[in-house]
Amino acid sequence: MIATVADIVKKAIENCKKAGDIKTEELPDIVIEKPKRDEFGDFATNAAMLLASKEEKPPRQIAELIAREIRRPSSHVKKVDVAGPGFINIFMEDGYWFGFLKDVHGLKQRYGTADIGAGAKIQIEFVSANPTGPLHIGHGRGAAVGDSLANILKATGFDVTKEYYVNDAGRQVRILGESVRRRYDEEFGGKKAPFPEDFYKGDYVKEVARDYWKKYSNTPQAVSTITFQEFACKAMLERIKKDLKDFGVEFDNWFSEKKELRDNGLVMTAINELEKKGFIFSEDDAQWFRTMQFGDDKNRVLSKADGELTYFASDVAYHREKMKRGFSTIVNVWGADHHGYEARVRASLKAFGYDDNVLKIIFIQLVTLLRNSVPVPMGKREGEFVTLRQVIDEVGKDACRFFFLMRKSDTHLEFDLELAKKQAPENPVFYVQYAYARICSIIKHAKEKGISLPKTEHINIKLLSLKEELDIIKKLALFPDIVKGSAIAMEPHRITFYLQELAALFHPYYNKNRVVTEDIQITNARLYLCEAVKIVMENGLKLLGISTPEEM
RNA sequence: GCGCCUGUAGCUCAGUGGAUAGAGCAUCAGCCUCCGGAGCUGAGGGUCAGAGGUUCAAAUCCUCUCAGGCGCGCCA
Repeated sequence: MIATVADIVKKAIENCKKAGDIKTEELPDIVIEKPKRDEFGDFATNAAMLLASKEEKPPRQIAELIAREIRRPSSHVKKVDVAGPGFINIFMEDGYWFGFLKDVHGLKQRYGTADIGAGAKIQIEFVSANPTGPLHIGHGRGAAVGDSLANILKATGFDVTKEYYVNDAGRQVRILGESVRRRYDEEFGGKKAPFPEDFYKGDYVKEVARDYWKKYSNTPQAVSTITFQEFACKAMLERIKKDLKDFGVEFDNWFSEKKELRDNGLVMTAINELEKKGFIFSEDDAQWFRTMQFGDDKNRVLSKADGELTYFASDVAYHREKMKRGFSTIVNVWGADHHGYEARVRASLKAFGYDDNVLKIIFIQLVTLLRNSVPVPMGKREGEFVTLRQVIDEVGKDACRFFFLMRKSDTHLEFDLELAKKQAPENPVFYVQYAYARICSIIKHAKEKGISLPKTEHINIKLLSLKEELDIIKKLALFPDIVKGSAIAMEPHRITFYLQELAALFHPYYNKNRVVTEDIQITNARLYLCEAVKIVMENGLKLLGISTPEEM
């Protein structure tokens, strides 16, 4: 939408040049925007003000010249004003907006999709929680953002791969295995083994120990065929997968650190390559990577004095591997507490000769859960942290996802559990879904009266002449730009805001005006509008991974 | 101490250099013979943390200060 208006403005400026009214060769980056106030038109541009200094003429004078050219072709343009310091305000004819309404009906599920990605391969890695415990609320936010972003990127023409990186090698999973073994010995072996401070103490450890017992207690010789570590890791991953599935998140690829990096020697391959390039040195019996050469503020250890590889060593190999798989963009969704890692990961990409601009990192800030306006204690101490599972069970998948997507990722989020459950308009999830359900109800009501959804050619679109109706149509017209902007900025929350605004236009319209009336022409036109709102809400909610209940 | 993020209405937050800074909630005042009142209408509420600077134009960009969060390991 904005793009077509930009064309109109650019063409007008070209015409001014031909007429000799404007001499500047290089066009500045003009901005077309939707003004906040109705009296400033449907669109406004600052073109004249940007040209003013080069042209050495007052901005308003230039604006008048351009405005005259915009008026000339009259392609859907109703009126052009020059206002304020030199803005050109453009008012569109109603017919222009009705075109979008027809688009919605014509394109249906595809309304709002685009092809800005042009099939480019993009990988988005998210959640990637260690399989040493259940997913907590922070992982949930990352899951919602990552999954929704994947939907948005797919809708805008990218070839998206969703990936979960499984840290199934290293110290943490070893400790998990040991933790499970001690609980097992304690409960079934009658042995009281010491349980160190840094072991995993959650109840899930005991549950996994019991699962192990159920499976292998009758075949003692089999106990040796699978280690506690392997079993525990697998069991935890199953739980994580189940939680994610119930949250509506499914991955294309589960990338195992152990199998796909360690066991086949890719970590060593990566280190050797860095060594050949001269980026490795030894000090204090450890092997270091000169990340400082690439903008990091410290050099980093890859191989420790005890011979064990660091987590970072795997990460270096992993990101090298991502690049080898041919993605034009790789997105990492990380907890904000990992921001200190950014510089070293970028350094590793650069060291291998890649442009680190292919890497986009999205940081997910903390979530504070509130119950009756009081924060729920969230320390990672045993039993205190709230799992994603608990929240899904309490407020439901839809409310949970919606709340996670209500804020920009890198700002703190307050999640009010009571509000999320409430079946009342102050709950934004409810408010949005209710608008959808309400439309379904209207359509059903119409059907019961023998009125089915009208076809485009049977609509007298001029009957949608109320200001509220035009406002809704303009909002619908905006949707494709919102989706595009959300994809480019990688900000799913823009969709959430948009849907709230759309619902906020629909509810009052409904309240004031009857859709199904004795006048069949008006009824048809309004049903047509309602159906369009329904389609856009469905498309938007689908991008967020939130369901569209026809009844509530 | 250094680095990153944040600071906008009572609260939670939007706001790709543009005009008189917005929304929801909360508060207050109203509205139910009617397609779902599970809703709607209206009002009040702001030194955009502060100070400089760049610009025709700054909540937005730059510098400094203050406040909060996070990170600064041969942990993950």
